[in-house]
Amino acid sequence: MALPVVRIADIAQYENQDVELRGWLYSRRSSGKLHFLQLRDGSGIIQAVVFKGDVSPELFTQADHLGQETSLLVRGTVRKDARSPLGFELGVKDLQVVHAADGYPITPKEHGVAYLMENRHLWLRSTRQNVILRVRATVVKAIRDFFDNDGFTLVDAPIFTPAACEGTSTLFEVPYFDLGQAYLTQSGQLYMEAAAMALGKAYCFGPTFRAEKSKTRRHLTEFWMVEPEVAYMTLEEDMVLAERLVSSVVQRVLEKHGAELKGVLERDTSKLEAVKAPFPRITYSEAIERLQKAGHPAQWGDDFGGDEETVLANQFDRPVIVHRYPTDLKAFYFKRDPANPKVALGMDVLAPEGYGEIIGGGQREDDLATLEARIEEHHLPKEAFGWYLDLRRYGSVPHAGFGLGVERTVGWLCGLHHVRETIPFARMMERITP
RNA sequence: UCCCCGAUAGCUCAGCUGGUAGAGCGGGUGACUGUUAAUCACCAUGUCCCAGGUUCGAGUCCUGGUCGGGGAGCCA
Repeated sequence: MALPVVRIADIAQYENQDVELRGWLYSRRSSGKLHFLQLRDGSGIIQAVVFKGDVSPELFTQADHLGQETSLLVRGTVRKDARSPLGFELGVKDLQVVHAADGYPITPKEHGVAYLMENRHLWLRSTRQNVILRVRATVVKAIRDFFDNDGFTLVDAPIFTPAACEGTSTLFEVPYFDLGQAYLTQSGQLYMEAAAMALGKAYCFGPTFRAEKSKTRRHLTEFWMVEPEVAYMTLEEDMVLAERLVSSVVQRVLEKHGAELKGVLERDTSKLEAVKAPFPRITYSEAIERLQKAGHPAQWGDDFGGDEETVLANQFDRPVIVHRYPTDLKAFYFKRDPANPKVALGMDVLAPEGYGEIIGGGQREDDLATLEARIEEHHLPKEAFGWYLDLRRYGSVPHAGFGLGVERTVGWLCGLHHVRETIPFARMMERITP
């Protein structure tokens, strides 16, 4: 008799029918003539009840000796049950072990973060990590849908690059045949500027690498970034694009995962529901004033650290856009404000609740002579930027864009303490395994 | 690179002013027809991170190291 093979997520359609479930044993309890098996298949968890009277004595004994994460096929009848968090359970008729697991390292009790990170390949099986992985997938899909539906073309930027894009952060070096030293990309932006001149609206979405020795909850050495770039776009329009993207992603995640965020991750989703465009905009100078009023010894010209970002972000109920930073704090390619050359046409989006900068971007310098001078001021190798300067030689136009960090966004939406849980296999200063 | 904290059973941790190691979980055995981190009884388990030092005696105190965690700078 061939039973329908069903995923737990679809179990409601099979009430009172016999089905086969294929999964792993999440946990097990026992009570005399009953064994309660929590079966997990990646789509959900269901309680499979083995009653002594329903199965052979051998099977009943076997069911009481299954190790955690044993893979198994379970056949039985789907029953509605008010006691089940799922609403249904399975009355087991037959059970077949695919592989008997013994001594699974992650028990249902608490574990330390270091231990869990070392067992990341197994930790992914837990309910919390399952939800986080799914939220991440939804965030990525929502970002792609947003740009694809808005006239953007996906353009992949290279991962190997010949030189530093921004000349600021430390890069990973890679030997590259006879051409000497190559580097892992820290941003696809310069390439997106070329793409924007070709396609009008372009975005790239890929991994990014920073060799900074950063040990904080907001840093990874390998992370994912989406970087749109648009021709004929100004800073003001850039901010509109950023707030539209962020609110669209947040709304999508709430629609799809609102219940899991609340139930499994204990996230206060009311704070996410407030995240709708427009976002408040303040200038860097206003931000400094706000910090000073809040008792922070911030001076005009200082960059913001994590503390400053948190103080500012806490003054608003949704992400806040800080724009027009001092030119000295920004990379060479930012255009200066014609109204005040001391500030650059750059903007950052700070997430609420202390999650910090999730977006950084702005309007690019489009004048050849100015850009050449900036490259010189920053002591950057001019040869490496030959092709980039061509973009200002042949039909240069005002243009702008930004980069959004996927891990920080997921961390914020899920309410996590550390971005390492937002990426399947985190790469950090002191961790490259598993 | 800098600052703070930590390392004891498979895991999470306790271990007082220095006297020779212990609880929960997990594992094993048994009891129970409704458990939701089930409960109850019993059983087994240690390079107390490493190397020196002080001491009659070090898991405990001192010095150095290793590894890890948190934070800063930098950034998304």
